[in-house]
Amino acid sequence: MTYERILTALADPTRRAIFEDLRGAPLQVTRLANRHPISRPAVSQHLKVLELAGLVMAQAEGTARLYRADPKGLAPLRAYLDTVWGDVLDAFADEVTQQMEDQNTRNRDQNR
Amino acid sequence: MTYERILTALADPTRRAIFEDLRGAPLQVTRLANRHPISRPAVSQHLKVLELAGLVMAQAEGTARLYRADPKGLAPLRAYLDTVWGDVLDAFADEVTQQMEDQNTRNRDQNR
DNA sequence: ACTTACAGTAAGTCATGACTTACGAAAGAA
DNA sequence: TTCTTTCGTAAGTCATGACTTACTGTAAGT
Repeated sequence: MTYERILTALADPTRRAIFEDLRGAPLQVTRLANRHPISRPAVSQHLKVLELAGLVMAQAEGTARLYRADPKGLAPLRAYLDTVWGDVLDAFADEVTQQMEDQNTRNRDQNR
Repeated sequence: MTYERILTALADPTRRAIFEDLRGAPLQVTRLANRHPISRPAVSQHLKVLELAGLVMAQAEGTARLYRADPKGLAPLRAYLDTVWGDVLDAFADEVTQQMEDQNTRNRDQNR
């Protein structure tokens, strides 16, 4: 599943910051490196991870490369969260109704 | 922000698997350890991380501890994803309209 | 009181991955 | 062509964190 790569890609703080930098206008690697206290190759490596996760796309512009956020990149993770969250809520609801039934049973037995 | 802890908590595969095990009914630590090829203390450590991230709650039951998924645990991460995703989509829409305007300008200049 | 079952913490090991510097490649400018 | 800019990759270092075993604590059963 691709949401795994998205999770590990966004887990690292500086890599997540780089991704957030690309929310707006596209940026080239040197620009990104200037925004963070790490070397340019480090930024390239982070961009590679983000690209493999589908979060980011690259576009050649002369010798430079313009990186931008992929609009569909976060979709798999969102879908995953929705299903898991739904499951948790369902189980929670089941437990609540279960406890209510137990309560009713206890009251019924008490009124015999 | 608390979504950071959620991200790092869910990034690890076995820890994510443990969290998913708790989607349904609550489980005690030994049960969880039996489902995975790691020791019981390792599971305890993972549960600690999940608990600090707000993804999981514990409830004492004799000497055992019942762990369950917190229904609100994923909410901060979902909110974060929504805002970022919205920003990306907005920027993408801006770019598209920008390109359309450029196209119109070019056509206009061409028709002079 | 003693034993059993269940769990958290401490301490140490080891692999992963986030960095660095050095190097090579490709495209535009002089 | 040569120089410059921009970038990716290779290789090596170092810290973090995911494990292990050993120990301690606590509640329940006999």
